[in-house]
Amino acid sequence: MMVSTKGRYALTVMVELARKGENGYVSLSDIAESENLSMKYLESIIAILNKGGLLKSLRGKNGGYMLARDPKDYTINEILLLTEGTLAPVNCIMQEGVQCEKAATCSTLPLWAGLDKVIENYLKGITLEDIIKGNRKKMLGDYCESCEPAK
Amino acid sequence: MMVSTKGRYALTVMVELARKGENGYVSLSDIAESENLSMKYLESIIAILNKGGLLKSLRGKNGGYMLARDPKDYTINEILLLTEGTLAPVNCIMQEGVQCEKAATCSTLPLWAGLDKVIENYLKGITLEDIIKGNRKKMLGDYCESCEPAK
DNA sequence: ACATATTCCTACCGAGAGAGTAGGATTTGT
DNA sequence: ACAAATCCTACTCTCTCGGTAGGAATATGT
Repeated sequence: MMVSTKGRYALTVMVELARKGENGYVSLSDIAESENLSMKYLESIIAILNKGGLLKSLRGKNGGYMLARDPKDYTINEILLLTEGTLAPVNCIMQEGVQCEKAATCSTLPLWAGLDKVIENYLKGITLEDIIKGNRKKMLGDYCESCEPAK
Repeated sequence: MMVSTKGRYALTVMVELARKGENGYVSLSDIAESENLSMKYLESIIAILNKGGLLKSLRGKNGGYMLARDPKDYTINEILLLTEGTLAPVNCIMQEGVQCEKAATCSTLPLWAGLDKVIENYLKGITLEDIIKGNRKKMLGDYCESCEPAK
């Protein structure tokens, strides 16, 4: 498994906020309640999103969080990368290039690099808007049984 | 990170054995030495490959391991799946379908399912032979700088 | 002014997985 | 008989994941 609860919850939060739209700030307790997640744990995750500039926040009464931009301007890659730190499928591939002394002679490295690219490419191609609009075709591609068959 | 050392070493072993070809059995100590890995740890990994039927083994003097089939008949997916148990990028997607009580209403599930498929598809498309032949084009696709540009 | 609702910040903790180690039993070729 | 190999079981250490706890700072309604 590559994506932990941190990244999954983060995405869930972003989706939730995207759904609430521009109707003011949404409080942490609201989000935790509607998603049925621990408020304290969610707090630490939202902190990452907030510090990363993905959210706007307001303290005090009637405060809360809201998206900093339009849902279509967030890629899933961006959200997960921020919360997870890396999405590399293996240790020998780090963000910002390869970090292994055997890299030059490693015959499996191209495989890992290719896998990494495939993942990154997929996640960069999907936005928050795709999720809230339920764009199954884009997410599931040819594997979507309820979509029109691509030809 | 989705693939641990177990899966990576397993793949390395398979590549090593594929290179040695049909020239008899290769001993564990030979493999460990040429890859500069702990023999004891490698032993536990090879045991998985062996029990999974990917290898043939011979005990006693001059014994060792060799591939059970032709390199082109192993997909990377098969090798990693056996050693890692699962390659799902998230917990809510298990092998053999979805396992989450919120699945019916989860708006992020199609994303994870799509990601899972993309990964599986990539790994099923590459064989052990591709690795030992250094088929960079297949592994890296459009990201391969040393390949002919695809058009 | 004050109570209240909220974000913000630091620290802590338990369980489980990852990454190996250790020691020996068993099998086979010479 | 001996050496070289696989096979098997159990153990250990460390780190990350997933979460908890307690309080400080800040804004708002009355």
